[in-house]
Amino acid sequence: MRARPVILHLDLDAFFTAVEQLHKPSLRGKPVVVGGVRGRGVVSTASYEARVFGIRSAMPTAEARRRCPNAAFLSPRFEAYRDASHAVMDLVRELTPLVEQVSIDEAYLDLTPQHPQADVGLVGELVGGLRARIQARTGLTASVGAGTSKLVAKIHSDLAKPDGQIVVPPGEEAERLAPMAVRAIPGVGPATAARLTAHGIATVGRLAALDLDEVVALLGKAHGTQLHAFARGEDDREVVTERAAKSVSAESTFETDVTDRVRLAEHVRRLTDRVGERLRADGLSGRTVVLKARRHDFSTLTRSTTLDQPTDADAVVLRQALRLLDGLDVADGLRLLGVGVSGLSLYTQPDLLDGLLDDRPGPVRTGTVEDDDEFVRPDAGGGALPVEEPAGPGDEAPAADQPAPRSPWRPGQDVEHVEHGRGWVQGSGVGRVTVRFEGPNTEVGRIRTFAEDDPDLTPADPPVWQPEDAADEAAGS
DNA sequence: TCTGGGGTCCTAGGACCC
DNA sequence: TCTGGGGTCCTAGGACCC
Repeated sequence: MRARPVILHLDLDAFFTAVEQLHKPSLRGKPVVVGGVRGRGVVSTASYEARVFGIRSAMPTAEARRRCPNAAFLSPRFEAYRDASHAVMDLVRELTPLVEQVSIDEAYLDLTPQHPQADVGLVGELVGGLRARIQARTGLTASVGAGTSKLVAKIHSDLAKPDGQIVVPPGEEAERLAPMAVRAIPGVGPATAARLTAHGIATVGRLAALDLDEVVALLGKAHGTQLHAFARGEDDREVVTERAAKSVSAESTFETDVTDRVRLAEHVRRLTDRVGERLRADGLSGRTVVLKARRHDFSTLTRSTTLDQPTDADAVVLRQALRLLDGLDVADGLRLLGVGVSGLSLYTQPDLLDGLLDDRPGPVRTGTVEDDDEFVRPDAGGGALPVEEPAGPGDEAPAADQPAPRSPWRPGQDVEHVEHGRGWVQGSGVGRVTVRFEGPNTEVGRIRTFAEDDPDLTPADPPVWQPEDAADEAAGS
């Protein structure tokens, strides 16, 4: 806990619907619901006008329609929301560089660098100025809580909604929290609240009065310890500006439950494509492939398998995901399928290059080699090495007991034909080899082909690869 | 027309190693 | 030669958040 109320939590009010009302004036002042508009959709955001009818986030859209048939029901337009979010976060970063964006419409700020001595009055002025600028420049309203910790800031941005702000004076944390319902603490959901209530603990004050041992016995070590501290207003968490992704996944719910394995397999392939595209666009590869299934009764299963080497190749992920699907009983029907990859690593891990760098170290480049590229493996005497074809959509799924074919490439191998730098095989998968580059005139990006005569690789005309190119390419353009 | 889609973190048991 | 104990990895499930 800090001595001064320098931690802020900013939350945009009814963000998705606010953007829609901004773009379409006829929606202003009317009930608007953004979410899944089809059969099994749920509400993402309800405008304040729609909340009057009892419509809430996560409510089935069908229920929302019953409550307010005349509301506008819109599918989300994430690109518009991302643009608006960027505009807001740019303004936020003018106040402090210590910004932790936790979702598209929420961020924590730490004012310490600019205003280490800020008091309640100054913080109130700064927050008021920020909110006014956000409204003037984007048309959106934001609510802000401020205090000595993330916990206090977060709880009070909620209380300030809509279009308000609360700065909690240092020292008042515990007494303000005490009368609140336990559900007000972030991390206390329906299950934890029910468990606490069953033991007669309804308020934060009651929770704070318990011994640590009692809370841990009730809620487990990690959760119990944290909630015990939170209930007392104690929270030392830092504002973290960068956070590495831990997993990438895609999932979707069927209109009606599906039992047909052919349809399920086809769906797994589409999900795998989406995951693979995003892995490659972000320069990531992962070792663990996860298949998620939700059954007709809403129970959820996960099956996972871990590879020897990280991969970002669709064919590798697909083979594993189909194997996992084979092991599932689908006779009663599935309502959802998901594919994920975790155990992620960045292709560009500087420590792997230690001792291998050129005399003139340049920026690092990460690339992917397609199966039609010719490679010369140094220990193979200069012969071209075949790379196995990736499985096509029409290929049969391999038998469950058949081990995945291994790529002939091994991490650490040198790639000789790169003329203006050096390359090493870093990640390897069947049909796709990831190569790491170090040399002048390179930038982080994606490399499509690596034929020796590739004009992009001639020293006379050094390539300039932009991350945007990589994203476009991964998107299939 | 009950219950989306993208994540994070934790727990617990078994395997395996020393 | 009736049985230890710690550490790590893997897998499955669940709570929670926006």
